[in-house]
Amino acid sequence: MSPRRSDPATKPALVDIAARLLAENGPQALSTRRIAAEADSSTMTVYTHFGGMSGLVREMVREGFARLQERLTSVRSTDDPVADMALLGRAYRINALANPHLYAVMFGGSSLAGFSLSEEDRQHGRYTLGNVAECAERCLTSGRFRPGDAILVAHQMWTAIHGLVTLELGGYLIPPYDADTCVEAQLVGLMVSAGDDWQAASESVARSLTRIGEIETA
Amino acid sequence: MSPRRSDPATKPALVDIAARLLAENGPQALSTRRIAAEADSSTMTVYTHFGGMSGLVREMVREGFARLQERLTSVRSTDDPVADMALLGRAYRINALANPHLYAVMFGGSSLAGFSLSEEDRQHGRYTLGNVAECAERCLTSGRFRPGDAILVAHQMWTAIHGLVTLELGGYLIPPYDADTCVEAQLVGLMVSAGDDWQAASESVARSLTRIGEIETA
DNA sequence: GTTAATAGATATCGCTGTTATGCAACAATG
DNA sequence: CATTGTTGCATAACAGCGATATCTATTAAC
Repeated sequence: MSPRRSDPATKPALVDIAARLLAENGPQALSTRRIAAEADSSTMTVYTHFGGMSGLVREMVREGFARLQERLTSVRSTDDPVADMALLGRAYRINALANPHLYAVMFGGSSLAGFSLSEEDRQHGRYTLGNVAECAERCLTSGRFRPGDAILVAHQMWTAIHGLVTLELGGYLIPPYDADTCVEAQLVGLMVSAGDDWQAASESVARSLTRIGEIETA
Repeated sequence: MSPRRSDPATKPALVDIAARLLAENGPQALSTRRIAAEADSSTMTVYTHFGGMSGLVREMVREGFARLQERLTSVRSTDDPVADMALLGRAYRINALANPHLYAVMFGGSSLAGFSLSEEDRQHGRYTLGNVAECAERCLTSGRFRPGDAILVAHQMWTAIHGLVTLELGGYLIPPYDADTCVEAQLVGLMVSAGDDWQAASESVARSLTRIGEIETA
């Protein structure tokens, strides 16, 4: 009447193995046979637990967004919401640089391989913007930002930082400008475009740099 | 003493076939056997002409950047450099939407598959920014933009629009904001962050929308 | 203890990129 | 024009991939 139950610890263990293979040996190493070899089992484990390779990839995308969310929530709210926002941008970038392959799968993997993200997965991705939108709301109510829609502001922050990080990971940044310089300029520019004063934005961005320890350890 | 020469027209023909397969049937259709079947030849053609699948992909990346460059150069210079800049942004996005799979290979294909772009390929990508930097220079000399470095300004334009397009193609844009609304907001924000007046930027961005015909046919 | 249902192993299929082999076609040379 | 060296391309094969069918054995419920 009742079936055999599998070890509930094997599923996250498989995700861990897959994440490690992806981080250490690149996307080529993400094969059912290699994962099975690392887990001392057969290729069937991937199918019984995730229904296939794409299911495992989707689980890894969830894991990637969880790491991003964790990094973003490590930014504490202070009385300088613009500095908080700048630190959120830095946290986003640091998370991407810490998990480059995972980041590539999260945002660029849907079209190249056969992996199609479901609408629920995308919704998970959009939840990530919650932290940013909340901070944007504080920036708006504090009067630092021009009156407007918090979600739209958060969106602009996301797209700009995401684009910068994507090009940085792809090696498309133009010498002699290093990534750090571009990040500073991008952050200040974003705050100004949202309505903040130039000098105040520069100071807040500089202040966020002093709080880099909040997000580096997380 | 002298070898047999192949038809010089077969190489671009293969690139065309590959680009068509990619656009119509997605990345999965990019296989040596499928290409060979379309070209009425064997899988060896890919190796004799490109040295392998990655070589063909690199050639397609070059093709993708060529199309982007062609679209960007179709933007004519007027006495409103900010409107020209906004139209460059629209051209960038329209090119990406017209060639979504190719765009994905150009910027997201290096990490997921085994295709590694050489430094020369990346340099080709950076040349794309030449049009934008030129336009940024005109925005700076006209006094619309705050004094600064044209390349850095062009960089911020690129990263922001690239990020927006990437998220749009990935389906990560947040309802109820459609992509067009985000584009308008992003463009105006970019001009303001570069130093332009808010109202003047809004007018120039709106003016660029009336010139959309310059880039849609190209 | 019996039984039903599932986890996992094995083998296989169809597909992929890649390579070794062989042949045919061309360009240069005499 | 004949020879010859070089190369393009076809055929077949190999290693690897994801996916599946089949089978065994384990486990939870009765």
